[in-house]
Amino acid sequence: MSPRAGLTTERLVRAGAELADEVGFEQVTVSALARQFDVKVASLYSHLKSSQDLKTRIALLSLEEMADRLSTALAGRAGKDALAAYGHVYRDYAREHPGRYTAARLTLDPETAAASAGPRHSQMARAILRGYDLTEPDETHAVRLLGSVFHGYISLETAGGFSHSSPASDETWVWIVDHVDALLRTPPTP
Amino acid sequence: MSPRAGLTTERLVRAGAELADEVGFEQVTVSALARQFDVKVASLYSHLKSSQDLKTRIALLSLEEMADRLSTALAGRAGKDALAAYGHVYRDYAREHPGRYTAARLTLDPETAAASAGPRHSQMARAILRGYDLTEPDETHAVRLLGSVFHGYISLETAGGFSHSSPASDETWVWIVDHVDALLRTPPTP
DNA sequence: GCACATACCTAAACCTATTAGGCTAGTGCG
DNA sequence: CGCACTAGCCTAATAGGTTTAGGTATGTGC
Repeated sequence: MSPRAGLTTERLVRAGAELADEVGFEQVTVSALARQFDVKVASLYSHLKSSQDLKTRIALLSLEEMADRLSTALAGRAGKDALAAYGHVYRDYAREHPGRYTAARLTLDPETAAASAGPRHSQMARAILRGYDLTEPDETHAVRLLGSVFHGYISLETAGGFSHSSPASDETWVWIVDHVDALLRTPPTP
Repeated sequence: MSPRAGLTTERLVRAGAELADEVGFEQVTVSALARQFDVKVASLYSHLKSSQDLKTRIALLSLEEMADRLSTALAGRAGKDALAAYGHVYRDYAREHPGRYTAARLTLDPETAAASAGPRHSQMARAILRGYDLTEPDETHAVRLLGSVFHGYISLETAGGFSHSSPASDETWVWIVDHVDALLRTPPTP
């Protein structure tokens, strides 16, 4: 029984992220985390400001991880290839880490959001769109479209919305990427 | 002090929905509801099975309300006009009733989902798409696309994702409806 | 005007969150 | 080496939320 369990904010947040993936982000609780480390709940409050703080940190971690994957996946790709890779990163991440993915959709206060990896996400979306011939404000509209379709699709798919009907979800995904690619090549609004 | 407060499941669910819109769906709690009716918490358990039950019922109510609005809005419309109306109903409902809209996105167990107004939503999406020349499986893909874009957009917008940059969110909305309409007119995949 | 079902209550057990203050094990300095 | 100090974890306590069991009283219907 070592009286020092070696808690750090870092380790707590990582454990919280894993817990989120296992039992769902909603079930991530300071108490559950304390149980995992075999430590009393109050002990976590030296490392975390609050339950909300824990959740926010998990969100930030997830955003970082996704941004890192995005930047790897996008290296050397352009056009439709890049578009597909971009969407694939999100979908894959959500499958592998459903709890983290949910966490990443937390609404952060403006300062926190600005300091997060969120802006990197949009930057990368913009980078992809540079492969299409869009001029402002179309490019911004398109960034928002990508966010909407991909996040919307993944959240419906995760909720099981497409699981009990044919065609398979994978086919719809490909269909959507194809058509969004085509959409981005249509001439700007008249 | 009438010893009978006149509680019914119906009234509790409606009050819960209003509470959700005021303070957020996450904050809807059996206790808060009891407070509103000036009644002890345990009293609600004759009318509600559990906290989860309350939330599910709010979700079902919201799905019904949206489906009703959809069917009104779609009457007499077709093509792009119908498409725009369809999206508008969701966006408007989410603005007016943010708590209910969030509730509606709860994942329901399969039987509950099947008995909900959810299927009416998809039926109406299909009805709109009949105005475009799609053949299966494209129509199903398109139903899923509509769900993804609209729900995705609304959830990003609600989270404040578009509020601090130009162009205004409204413009993007119009742009997206335009382009999705165009997308649905492009010839099927080869 | 009585019997009964119903609607609401009290009481209690159990969870989570959060704060205040205590004990002790390592750290660093003389 | 040993002392003082600062972390790091603990106990204790408060405040809410959920849920169940069992009581009391109210209004309905015979």
